[in-house]
Amino acid sequence: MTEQHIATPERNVYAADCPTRQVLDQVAHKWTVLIIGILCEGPHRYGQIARAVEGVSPRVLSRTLRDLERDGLVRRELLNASPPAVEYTLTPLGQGLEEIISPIRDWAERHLDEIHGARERFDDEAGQQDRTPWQRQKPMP
Amino acid sequence: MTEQHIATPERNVYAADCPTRQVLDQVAHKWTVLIIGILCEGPHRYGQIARAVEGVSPRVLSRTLRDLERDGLVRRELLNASPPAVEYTLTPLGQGLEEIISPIRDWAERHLDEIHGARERFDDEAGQQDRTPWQRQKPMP
DNA sequence: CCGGGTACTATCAATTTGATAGTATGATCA
DNA sequence: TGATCATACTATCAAATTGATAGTACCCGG
Repeated sequence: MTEQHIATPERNVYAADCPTRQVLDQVAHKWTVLIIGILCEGPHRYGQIARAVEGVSPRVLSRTLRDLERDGLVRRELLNASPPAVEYTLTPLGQGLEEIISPIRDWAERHLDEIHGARERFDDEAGQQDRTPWQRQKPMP
Repeated sequence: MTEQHIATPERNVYAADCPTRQVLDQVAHKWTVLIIGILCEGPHRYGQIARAVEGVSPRVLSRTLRDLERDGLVRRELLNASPPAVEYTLTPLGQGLEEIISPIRDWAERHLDEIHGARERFDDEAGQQDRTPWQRQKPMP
């Protein structure tokens, strides 16, 4: 038992060595959010998650699940089925994430049109603006 | 004006081409969360953000801010100061993110000890477990 | 005993990130 | 009249991460 949380290293999330930030970096990750989202609907097998979360490669899925398991957010259980199967479940700790992850999804869905509108406007105006008034121009190659 | 949101392509965040997921990928990003967090405290100049968010490189900061601006979440304003200065401010749309981003920080802070405890336990048990009962062992190099 | 399904890992290329240095501009200072 | 400083970036290239794809060990049903 190491005694590394007797001195909490600066309660400042913006400091590079803040432990809170390590946790944050893990949770604020695109695949994490999607995978936790799926697991909120109940336990899933590896292949089920792979098919549900479109576009995730087995390498990244495996890695993300192991990281989540490491942090105590999901539990990995080996079922003794005919072809060996593995089931992933949210731990009680992981279930707490539902309340903070679903607002993200909801927000994204609610403001989708605003955001895509802004994007189009930005891209249209792109060529006309000079973002570097203190620099002449990027030199032509 | 393209008319691409008349047919909403599958209201399924888990589909690769879902527009909600594009937004999600942007918001659920470690630097985004930290930068928005800083901007929630008020307008900041580029250098202020760079110093506040420890460890972010100018390249990534610049890129992230431009992406946020593109999505209409922050506004970039050129101040006419002696050495030209730039101020970044949350738009009303971006301000809405405070309510969903601060819960993430709070959650991470609240469950920090649990998570780090789980991590230590996992790392300790690491060598002893056999995670692949359907495979013998990884071949020794 | 062949093919299919499971849950991954290995391998390598492609993309992204990070570290660092450079640049244009004007104010200030010597 | 330079020299220096400060700002807000961009350029460049190495390093880390990700992604695509193929392979593996196991068992079962045909």
